[in-house]
Amino acid sequence: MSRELAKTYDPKGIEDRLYQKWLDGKYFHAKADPSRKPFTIVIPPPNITGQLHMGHALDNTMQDILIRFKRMQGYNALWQPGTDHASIATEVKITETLKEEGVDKRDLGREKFLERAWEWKKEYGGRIISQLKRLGSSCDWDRERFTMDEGCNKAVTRVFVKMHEKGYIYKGSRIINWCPVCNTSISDAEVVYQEQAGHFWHIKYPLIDENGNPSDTEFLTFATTRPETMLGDTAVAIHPEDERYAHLIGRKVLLPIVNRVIPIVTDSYVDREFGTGVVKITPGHDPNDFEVGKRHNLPVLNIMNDNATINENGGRFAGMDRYEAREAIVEELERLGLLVKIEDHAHNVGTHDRCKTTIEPLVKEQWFVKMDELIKPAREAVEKGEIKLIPERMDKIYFNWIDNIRDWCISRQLWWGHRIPAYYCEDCKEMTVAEEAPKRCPKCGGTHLTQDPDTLDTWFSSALWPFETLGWPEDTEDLKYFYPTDVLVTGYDIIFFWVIRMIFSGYEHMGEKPFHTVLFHGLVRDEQGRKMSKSLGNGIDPLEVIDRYGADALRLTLITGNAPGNDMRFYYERVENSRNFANKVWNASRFIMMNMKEVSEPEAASLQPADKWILSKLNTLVRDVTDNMEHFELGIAVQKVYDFIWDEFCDWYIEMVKPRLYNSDDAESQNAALWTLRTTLIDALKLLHPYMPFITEEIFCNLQTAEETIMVSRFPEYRQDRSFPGEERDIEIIKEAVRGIRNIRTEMNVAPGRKACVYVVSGDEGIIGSFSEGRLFFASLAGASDVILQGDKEGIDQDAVSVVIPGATLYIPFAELVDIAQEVERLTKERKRLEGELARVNGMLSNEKFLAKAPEAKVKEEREKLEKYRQMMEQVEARLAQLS
RNA sequence: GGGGUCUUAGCUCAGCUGGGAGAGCAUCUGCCUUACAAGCAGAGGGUCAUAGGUUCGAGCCCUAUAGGCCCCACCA
Repeated sequence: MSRELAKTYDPKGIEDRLYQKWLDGKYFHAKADPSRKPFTIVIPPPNITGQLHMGHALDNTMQDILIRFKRMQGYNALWQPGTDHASIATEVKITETLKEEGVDKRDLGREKFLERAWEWKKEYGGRIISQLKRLGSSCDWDRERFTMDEGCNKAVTRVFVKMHEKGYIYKGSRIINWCPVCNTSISDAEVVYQEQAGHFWHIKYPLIDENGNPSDTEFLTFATTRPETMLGDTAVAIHPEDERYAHLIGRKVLLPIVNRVIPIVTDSYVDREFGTGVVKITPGHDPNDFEVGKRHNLPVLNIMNDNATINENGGRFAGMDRYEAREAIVEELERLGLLVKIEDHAHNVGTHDRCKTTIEPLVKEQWFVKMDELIKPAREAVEKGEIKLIPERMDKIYFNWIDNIRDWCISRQLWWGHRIPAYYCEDCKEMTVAEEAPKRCPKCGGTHLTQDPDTLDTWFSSALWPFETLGWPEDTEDLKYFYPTDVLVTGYDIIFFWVIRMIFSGYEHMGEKPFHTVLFHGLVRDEQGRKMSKSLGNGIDPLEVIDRYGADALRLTLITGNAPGNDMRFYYERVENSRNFANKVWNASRFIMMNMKEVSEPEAASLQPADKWILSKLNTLVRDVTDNMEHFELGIAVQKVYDFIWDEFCDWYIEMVKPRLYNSDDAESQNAALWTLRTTLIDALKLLHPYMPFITEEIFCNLQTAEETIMVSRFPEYRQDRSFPGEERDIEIIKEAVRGIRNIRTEMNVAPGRKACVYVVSGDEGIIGSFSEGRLFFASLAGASDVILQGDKEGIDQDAVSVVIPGATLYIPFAELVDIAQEVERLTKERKRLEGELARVNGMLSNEKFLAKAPEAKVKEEREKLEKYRQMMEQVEARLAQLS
């Protein structure tokens, strides 16, 4: 039954074949089953406009690891997939496509536009899904959802109506962030501030004298970064306690150019220290000024059109772009002698995160979600630990945002999205908010009703994702069984957009948290630590990495050496290392399959110390890895599996076993070795499977026939009968002996082919015993022609080199190669090292406070170390005495 | 202005609730040893940013300082 496999692992072909097998086997599918425990993850729905990037790759690898792990542990694991309509992103994209065809969105009209959008969704919406599949994602594709499918639409409408009834959603005229390019309002969270080089224009307005005329001598000077907004000034403000301007309280100034008389108001918002301590107030175009205006009942004057050109309120500047108007107004002020000076000034400008256009604050009627009450349970949940954020430091960021939260502007002047279920009567202007479009106006009975043209912020629907995907608002079996979900995996960059909104939505509509743990990851950066971005062109396409190195290698690279919430750098050397590891696993399996025969589980007595050692190591590994994974320490867990497979299993155990397979005809011993090889490999593959699903499946199926897939095989568990601390210790001593001998051989430039007899001298029968059982592999690993075990150094050449290990001294007679002086030097160095260790351990053990406070196990451990070092010291000293 | 975070080997990073530091890559030296040269064996390399403190004991906890990065706020 030995089989031949390719010498290097080539993922091509294998991955697609296995993925199809998993799909055919329905292994990803989860059904509500109250007799089993569920484990649920909802995918952060990728945008239908999106293409798989490294962020997705990381995010989905993490989810897949958790889902596969839990599935193998026996949970009824559901990974709920779907996509997001991404209202603004999609709308912008389609608008651009139309533009390329020479079609203006507005000429096309809403209906036709939406048709186009749905066509587009049909064509490209599945693209990212197929890309996720290439990564190996084990989502339950039978349940794929879309934020604008029928169920989600229903959920959104239901939520909107319900929250409106409760007064949590209201329509109001407030200052909002307006994107003049996308032609829509956006929420505060969508505004990003960018530092830009600008100017400070120092301007003066003439005061109005007692006769009601503008003064030629008295002026009020202030600075502004946006002189064009003066067209909308309705006051000038000073601080109420500012003595410099106390005499001006109650007076007025002339707004030049527009020649409007506006009041001087006092407001503590003004910072006396800043500039001249005078601020022009433009309630229509600045959020702070808007607040000041409200406090002083100032008129709000809108001077701009939606495309950020000056409107008819700007007089002769009407029609100019805001920046043109700025120049024109500055010129005009200068002509009037009212421009005092211009300074350079770097300041932060709010821009739209999608298109980077400078936001224009505008007063408009919009829909808002009132946040103060709604957010309370979300704060409490994290405070009380009902929801755990990983890493913990995210708590502070979370609280900080919640404590400064403002009402959420949810209406968008877009077409692609959930249309607001508000209907207006054309006859009596009555507004009706309802799930179904009313036939007639409930107030006047009129039948001319029009629906609100606005759509909702994309995040309004994604906030409902954890329960709308499970069937809400219907009371489905799935909802009862899978909700609340377990873990949400996402990047820290959308904590405000999405995570918080899902949490308060869960509490509000389900009366229950949406998940108990949020596992955050960071950004995947390029090798120089820069963000991967289209404009820099430094993005690495995960699909290309998969093509070149395989999905397993990509996944391993993304998980290794990274802690939750931390950014990581991505570079090809790391992928190569992962690929090399895959190849290592492949070749270990190849070795085993080449030597495999029929094996049966051996009697415990047939297991040799090396077998017990690796089984015991594996057993500990199983415990540790499971523990790490349960604590979401994925990088640590996989590192341990990696080290075990490469170092312990391949570099030591396989090498230990080779002489038994090649040079021995002890059938029982061979059976034990083969069984141990296979058992260990299979369990190691299972531990590795969540991380590297393809290669582990491929090997698993080649190694055994009892189970048809590793995917739903049982994840290994710690078992007491596989714990062999004695054998572990003994083999570690032999390893140390091997290393010591190899070291000396290199140091003395002994040709690799040259064998030498090794004497193991020990008074400890246990040690002699384990060397005796391991002499076969010990000989081959240490390049020994013969291994002689004896209780004392009788009959050993005085000039032999020696290696001191705990409990034994090894002698290798290299007569002509030995340089006594060098040997003495080496031993002296070793003595010095041991002296250091002894001093440290002695220091601790003679410290009363240590003895009093340290845990007992620690004290015991140190005592054992002391004994070990003492013994080795004795041996070193004896050898030194002998040589001098 | 508020908050977070980082500073560990030449480079990129791990290091779980404090018990004398690890990996990958790179470097140097040997090996084509019949699973693997995408490999094997060996080696060098760190006063864990600096200064204090807590502790029997600090890379890990506390304080301050220096430098880097990020988020929030948005002083006109």
